[in-house]
Amino acid sequence: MSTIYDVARRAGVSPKTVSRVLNSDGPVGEKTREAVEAAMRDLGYVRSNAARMMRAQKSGIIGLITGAISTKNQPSTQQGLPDLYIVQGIQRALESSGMTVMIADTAGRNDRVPHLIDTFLSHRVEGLIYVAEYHQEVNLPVLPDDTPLVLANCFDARGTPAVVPDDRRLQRDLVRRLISAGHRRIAYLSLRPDMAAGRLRPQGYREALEEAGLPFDPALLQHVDFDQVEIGPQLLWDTIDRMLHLDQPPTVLCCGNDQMAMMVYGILRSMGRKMPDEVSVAGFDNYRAIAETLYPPLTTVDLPYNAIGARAGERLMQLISGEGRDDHSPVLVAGPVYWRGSVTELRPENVISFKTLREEKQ
Amino acid sequence: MSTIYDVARRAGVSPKTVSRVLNSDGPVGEKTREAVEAAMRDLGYVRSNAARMMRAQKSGIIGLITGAISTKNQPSTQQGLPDLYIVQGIQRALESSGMTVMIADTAGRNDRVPHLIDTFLSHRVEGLIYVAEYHQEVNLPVLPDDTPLVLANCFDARGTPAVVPDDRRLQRDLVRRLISAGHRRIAYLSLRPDMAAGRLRPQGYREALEEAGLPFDPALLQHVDFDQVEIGPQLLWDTIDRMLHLDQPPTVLCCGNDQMAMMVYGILRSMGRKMPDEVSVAGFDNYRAIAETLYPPLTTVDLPYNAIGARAGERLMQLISGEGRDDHSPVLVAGPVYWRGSVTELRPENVISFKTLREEKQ
DNA sequence: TCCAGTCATGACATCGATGTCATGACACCG
DNA sequence: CGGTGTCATGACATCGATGTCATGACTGGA
Repeated sequence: MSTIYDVARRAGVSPKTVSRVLNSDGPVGEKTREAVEAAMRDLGYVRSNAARMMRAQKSGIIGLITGAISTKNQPSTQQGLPDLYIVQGIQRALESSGMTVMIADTAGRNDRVPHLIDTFLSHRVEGLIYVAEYHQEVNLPVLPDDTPLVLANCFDARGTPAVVPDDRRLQRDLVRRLISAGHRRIAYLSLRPDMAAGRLRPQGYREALEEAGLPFDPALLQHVDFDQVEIGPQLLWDTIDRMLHLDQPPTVLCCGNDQMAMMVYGILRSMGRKMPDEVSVAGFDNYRAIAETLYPPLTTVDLPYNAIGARAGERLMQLISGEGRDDHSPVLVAGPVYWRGSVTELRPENVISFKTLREEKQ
Repeated sequence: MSTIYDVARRAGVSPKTVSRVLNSDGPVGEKTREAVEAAMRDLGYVRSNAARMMRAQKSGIIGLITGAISTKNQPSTQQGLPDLYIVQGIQRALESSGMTVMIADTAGRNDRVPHLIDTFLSHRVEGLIYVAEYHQEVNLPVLPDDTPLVLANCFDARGTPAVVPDDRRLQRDLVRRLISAGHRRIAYLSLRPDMAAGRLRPQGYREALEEAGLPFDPALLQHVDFDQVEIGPQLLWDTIDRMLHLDQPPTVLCCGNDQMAMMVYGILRSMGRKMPDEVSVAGFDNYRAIAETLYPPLTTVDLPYNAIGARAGERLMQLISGEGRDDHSPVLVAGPVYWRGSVTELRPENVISFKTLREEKQ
């Protein structure tokens, strides 16, 4: 591959002049510029980043560590493809900055993370983003102080800048909407409580109930590890069966995520229950491949992974430019409720506005 | 960030000696080595790839161009996430080679490809892989001769080394299996014929019929653009309705892919048809999030995207090492049939082995 | 005891782009 | 017409790692 020296020789100028043309640095005569440009075209010259970066001490590279690419072959992903959307959001946010985003994949093995970080450091990345596949606490090796790091979809105990979904608020918004559609007996099938989503979302659910003055019934809140091979679906079937045989059965099943909701569709049908008239179903994530394809389409709430990525990208650019280096509060991101056919609006006489509910309560 | 000069000064040796320790180059005295290693630890030294690569004229980087990350927000992806699995396979194949895989995303805009290629060339990648989101013909800008390129999940007219799925064979294998389970009236709901999969898979379907001496009935082979917003599901419903009202209706619906199959599940149920007893359904892709979660689980054939990636990675390493530079034949990759509950095994008297079929035919 | 060979180490040049400083040719002003 | 400023250009040093060659200290065999 040719260098500026080759170009310079061909154009009959000095290497420095070629450099000037490349970077629109100093002044260059019209004819000289043309000669240089012609020489570059002829030789198919492409500037070497290595040399450039060595001089400039800037790589223009952002490192991205994720399991997005490798973990998707496990059939049992509780989540959809969040990390992927996050990566997408990051790319979008960084696109305009002229940075090159370099993605490294953990290949599902977290023990490879330190190695990946080293590789990135050897490329002298200007910043790093770590993307987790679901909302969780992590513990990364400590980086040299001058390389900024942002956590996306996760957080740590050291107060590293983080961007995470606002699970509590999202679930609260969805349940609020269910209540205002007239539902009173709302069941919640939660994800495992060892996941952040399995703790925060039920909190949001209870907040919405409380806010509306509805009683919290422990029989309607169950953690279901639906995701386990073999027994998962069985557990789910069993839990739903019990709930539907309560004296006051729920009118809607709120699921920990859309994938669980998809499974619930099958179960309700095999039970001979009509959807949504007999029982309504709501999801969480707005995983469109599921939510829009199911029949009836799934009411759910949008977990804006894209936005999480975008915010993480923006935060990183801030840090790189030196802003907000001592702001340790996490960024919470929420999204809208998507109201689709899987939840009935109950008959008008049952539909109570929040105001009415609060009045009744008094 | 510290350099070998810093390390050298701290250890009281010359930079060259530090380099020797780093690369286990020449001989280094025991005590010296320890001193150098201690200095590196103390300073948190990380080797600069830029400088290294400049000297070595080798980047150790493989460039990967894909739309995997950006295109997934379109709800209407005919495919699952093929490109993602491919990327994963590539990573796995290249992991052991010590190469760093750098992924760049087209962000859904193919016009950005030339720019991405330039960025990669400026990083002096040692090879490039282009991953398409579905099996198709592409036309990339010409690269300098000394940078090898492999196409994954696509091919071009120039005979660039390519790795693609063997759609014909895969579909043939699946239909063969259906036939040997006793099915005789097999409908095929194909993808759009402007996609490679929409041409090659029906070919495989017909080959299997022919092989078994079964007549080809044009009424049973329909292209359905199921993926269109609004009218897509309607088209699919209509096509299925017509097929099921034929004098000799099909006993099984072969779908262009798993996503279409998922939609067919909903349609059959809304028609009140029992699955799989009244009508069986088969997919294509073995997109596990769908195939294993649906009830009943979906019979399908595994399109081994992972393997496509792995083969592409291997092929590239070959090219880099100079092997097979003038082998222009594409690599075809196939996978196994996954037999699950969505297809009935017909009563024994209907089950005919291929051998028997061939005998009858004579 | 002397020479060849090995070991441990360092001086210096090099990779390609670019920052710094220098130089010569003009142009414009007083 | 001399001085000052701008323009166009080039010489040279620099970034960090490493290949090449040189040097001095030993060791072992003749």
